[in-house]
Amino acid sequence: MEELKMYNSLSRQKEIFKPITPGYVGMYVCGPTVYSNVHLGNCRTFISFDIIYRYLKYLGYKVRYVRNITDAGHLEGDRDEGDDKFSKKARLEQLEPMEIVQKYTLGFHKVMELFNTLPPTIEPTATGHISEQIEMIKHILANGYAYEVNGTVYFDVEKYNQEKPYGILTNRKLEDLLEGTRELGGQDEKRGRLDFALWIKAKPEHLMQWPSPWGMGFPGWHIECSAMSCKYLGKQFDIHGGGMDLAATHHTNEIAQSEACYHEKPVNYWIHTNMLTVNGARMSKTAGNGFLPHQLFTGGHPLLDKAYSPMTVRFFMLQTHYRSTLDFSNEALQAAEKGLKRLWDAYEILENLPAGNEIKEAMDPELDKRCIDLLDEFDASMNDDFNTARVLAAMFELVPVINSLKSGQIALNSLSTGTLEQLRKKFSIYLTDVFGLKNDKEADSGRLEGVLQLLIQIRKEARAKKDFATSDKIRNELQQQGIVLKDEKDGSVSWSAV
RNA sequence: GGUCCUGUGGCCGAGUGGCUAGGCAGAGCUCUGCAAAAGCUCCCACAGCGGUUCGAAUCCGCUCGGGACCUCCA
Repeated sequence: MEELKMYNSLSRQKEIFKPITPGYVGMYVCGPTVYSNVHLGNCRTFISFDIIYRYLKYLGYKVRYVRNITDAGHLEGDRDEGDDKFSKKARLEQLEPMEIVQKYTLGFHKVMELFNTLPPTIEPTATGHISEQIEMIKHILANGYAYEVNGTVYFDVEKYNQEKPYGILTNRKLEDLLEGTRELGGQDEKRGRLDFALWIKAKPEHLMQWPSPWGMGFPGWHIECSAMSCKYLGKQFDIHGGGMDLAATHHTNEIAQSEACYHEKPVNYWIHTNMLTVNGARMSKTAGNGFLPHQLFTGGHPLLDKAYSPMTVRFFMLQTHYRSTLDFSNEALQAAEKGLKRLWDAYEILENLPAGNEIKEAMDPELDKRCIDLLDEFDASMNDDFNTARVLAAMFELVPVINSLKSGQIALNSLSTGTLEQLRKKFSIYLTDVFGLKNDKEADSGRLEGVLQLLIQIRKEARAKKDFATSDKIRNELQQQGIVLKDEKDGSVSWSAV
């Protein structure tokens, strides 16, 4: 099989993936800040990495997947009088900071579950790793890349840059970065304009603060990921991911901290997912154009005509490559909903296909080969930087074949039994295991199935008597309930939920 | 201002220099008690202008448009 290639932000090109330890992958993904609800843009990133995680597992790798929960306070702005995000919100809502954290962590997990993402293997919290962060800061100080001013510790970017290129991840020179930075009035604590805080001195009113060698305070934003990734994945690990918006600042600083601490390149492959946009503009907390997952599932958003299921949204995201922006619109979602249904229908046909006789030789070798080629494209496309859109295109090309297999337009023995089996298996594995899609219909079946079979039977009897008034009534009323009946060619009746 | 990305048919979106992306919508036909599905066929796009090449949506240049990052944000 071809090798897996992934786009590395560090080199700005696709590279063949070689794990540090054969057979094992260490992957760290920057998780959510739990002081408010996650919006759909956040979800896109986590869904993208869920696919990557699933695919790595599909390839047989044993993956340690670490995704953090940021629950420690950060400065609001670039000023040290800025409030701790968590305590600020806590005061507004009269809650303890950890109550906020708990509330939104649970909400986040619920949403991730609805989207059917697999939980990471380790989900560490920043507040649970304060001592690790302090240790790391001590190390960086000892190595001479940081300095303390009045209880706050800053990272010395210019000093670091003398030895290692600071802007390596986003291909920027320090001079250019300095030029782009605005003048910070009243901020004379920092020696360099690009210097960032590793540890921040807390004011007495800060609710979240911890003792440290520099007095009471809390960690800077970037240090948690460096400390936790090192703890669970080592000083050097395979993949670090996150949204593209994190590359320039957060990830750049992570690299600098880790290098300054351990003198080792922390990450081999940096993977960045692109943004979700609304009317061409990035969805973000501050822009106020964020969709909450909940609004989507209920249709409760001014820009939406109707509700869309989590799986429709997941599928919608799969149709676009993870490094392209994805624009959110009603029409696109509707198209996704229909497309996904077409895929599920094909999936069901495959699952219910009769076994048939053992056929070694395909009666239609040309078609047989085409099917094999399309199936091979699944892995080939995924190996080419996780191109889910191209896998789906290949799947859709197989759908007419599958449908024809059912209707008899293509005889079962046109394909060899081996091909048929591979078709069934691969279609199913990709849909459910790799892409993580769940059949909504299967979820609410059970009792409903029994009731429907009764109605279908009554309708069948009516039709046999040419009592179309009754048969149409059953079908029409069911449709009102969102259930569509189909009279198949062989006289059977199937149903699907809209 | 700096660093980049991007501009594909009605809509969404893949795309390796030559070979069909795909989905949705639309049109026609077939099937069907009627539907719905499904099958078949059609709709042959690549911002503009130049250049490289036997050949470019794909490479290069310019022009115009859109966006991101440089400040908390997946």
